[in-house]
Amino acid sequence: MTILRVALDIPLPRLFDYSSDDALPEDIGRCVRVPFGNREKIGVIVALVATSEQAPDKLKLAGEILRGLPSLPSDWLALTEFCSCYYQRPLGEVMAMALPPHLRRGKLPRRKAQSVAEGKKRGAASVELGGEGGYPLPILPKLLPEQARAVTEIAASFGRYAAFLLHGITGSGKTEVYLRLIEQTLAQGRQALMLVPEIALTPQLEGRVATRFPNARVVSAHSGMAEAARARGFVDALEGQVDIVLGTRLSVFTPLSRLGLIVVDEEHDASFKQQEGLRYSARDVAVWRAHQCGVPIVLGSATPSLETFHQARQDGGRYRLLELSRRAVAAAPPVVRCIDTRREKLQDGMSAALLAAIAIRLERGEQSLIFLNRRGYAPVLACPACGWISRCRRCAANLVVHLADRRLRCHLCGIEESIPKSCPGCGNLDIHPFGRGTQRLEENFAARFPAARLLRVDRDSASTPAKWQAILEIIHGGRADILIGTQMLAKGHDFPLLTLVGVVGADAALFAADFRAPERLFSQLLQVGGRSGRAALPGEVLIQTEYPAHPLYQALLTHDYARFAATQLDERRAAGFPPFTFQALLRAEAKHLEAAITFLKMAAELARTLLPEGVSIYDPVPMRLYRVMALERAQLLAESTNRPALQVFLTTWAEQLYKLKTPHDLRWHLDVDPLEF
DNA sequence: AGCACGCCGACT
DNA sequence: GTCGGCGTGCTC
Repeated sequence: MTILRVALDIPLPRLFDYSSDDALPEDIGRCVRVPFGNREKIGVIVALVATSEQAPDKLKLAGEILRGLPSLPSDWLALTEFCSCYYQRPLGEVMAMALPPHLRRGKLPRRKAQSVAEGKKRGAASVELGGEGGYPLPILPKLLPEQARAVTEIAASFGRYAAFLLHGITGSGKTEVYLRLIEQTLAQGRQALMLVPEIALTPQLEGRVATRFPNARVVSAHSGMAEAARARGFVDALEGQVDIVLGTRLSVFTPLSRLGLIVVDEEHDASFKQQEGLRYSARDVAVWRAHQCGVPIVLGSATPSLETFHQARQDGGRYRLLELSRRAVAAAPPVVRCIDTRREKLQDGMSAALLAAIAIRLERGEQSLIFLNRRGYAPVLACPACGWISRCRRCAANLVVHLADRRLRCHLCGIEESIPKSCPGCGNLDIHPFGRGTQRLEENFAARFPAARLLRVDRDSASTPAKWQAILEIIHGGRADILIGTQMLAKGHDFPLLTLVGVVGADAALFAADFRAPERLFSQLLQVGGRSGRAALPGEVLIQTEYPAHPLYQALLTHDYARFAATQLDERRAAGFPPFTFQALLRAEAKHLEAAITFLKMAAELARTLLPEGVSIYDPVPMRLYRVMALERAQLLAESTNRPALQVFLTTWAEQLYKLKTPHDLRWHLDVDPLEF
């Protein structure tokens, strides 16, 4: 008789012990059916033990051990264990999230019928992989010296842990560096894991990887995938039947028996951080995993996160900095200028200089892009007589005017209503949309440039992959003159006819309460600016601002990320913000704010009784968006300059928090290394 | 999280 | 009389 220690998907911070008469040591990592309450669950065996803290008569007999399913390897168990501890979530929950739903339910994905061609491929992949050039590729782009140096330096670390920040300006050929490294990884008979942000761009990269490595077995993993395919890829990767895994944050949990290299592209991207459930950062987990497996990891970005940049800049820093400062493609960086709007009377929010620049592009038959990161017609509908404004019933937010379908819509909870004919407050007929969104900009442009072909690109106009595809085709086919878009347009995608980018309404982010807002703005503007000026046509970026002297814009004019990062880091250091401190947030939500605050006050008191040296606790405060979907939310910040000390505190704190009696409508969670406040 | 048990209001 | 509302307590 042995005792199985089983991780179950139950929101309780413990494992569950069962007795078993047939368990073997090699069953660790296997799924097992167990009785739980009056139902049955499937869990993962994480240990075999001789004694349990549970009374022997309370132990139930485990059910079937699913030996038909592949066993989860010990390094995968260690990876999920780390996440469970670091992010303060039950191990069973972490595993449930990391496993494809099929496997979680005990289903073995069907093996793909293996064609003769595939069989041959497989043979080729394992036999012909001797040394460089194992993959016959007719034309490889020639590497610039900086690229070649990056490849050499990183490749010198194959077989051991080393972290690199590949800081490369737009068009400097970061992807080519990744591909060369992946090529060498495969040539050594090892696997590569490449993480990319959650954007519609993944298929393009998949295509590029597939053409580059026709003999490699590539598996992609993202949320939009069919469950069966995801499960198949997971099992194939686990069994070593896969050479390259390419995917969004979730794929950091793909088991890889021969892992040789990890790449995180656009490492600064916020989509690497999961914002619900297990609030993990796939980038940070990837670094841990590289260390665990003893392999190099490459973090690539044109605008690295300040956390990463700081690590790479420190003397004796943890990451090595590799710079790609030259463009690999034959195009000059765009000319960036600020338009000072303080002295000018704007026409529909547009300066004369920007309108003139657009007119010139229209004459030349080139494209312009106006970047306004606010969708809808106007952010609010208001009554000038009584002060009524369109507010959401369920959220602490305004209903946005969508004139295209004559609706008021909440961008937080999605609730909709029709636009009232008169003020619901006082009956006044003269109510107005205030402010400007992409729809209104589109309307203004239609009036001002009646001959121009306008194309609005935001989540409303590109709501499905098919619509998004159609929009891209219009842009590439040159069948639009003026693009009006949100950040959707900022990422990836070359627009060869685009020579002008106008930025409108960006100033708000300069003074946002969130200390990360400038970092995001800089990254966004650099990216959106990078859309202009490809191939033979030089690009121009015009930023409308009331603060043309602001250091953020000044750094942007000279494309000087390092300068921007240095000033930001100075500010962060002075203010005691990350990366100079480590943070964790305890958030609570309930029907009424008071309940959330009361809980957090209790939690804070509890914290003060066990607070170690160097960790501090702040007072509970309502969140900025204190109500979302009829739930009111507050949060409490814990902070330390010492990450291990914070970790130890969080672990003991969380243990106590689980024991607190809470009202039934109250939910709480810890967010370790939060991105948003 | 589920799913039991348990104690109070309007129904065939 | 009971069907069912959701308060609270437990899961190895």
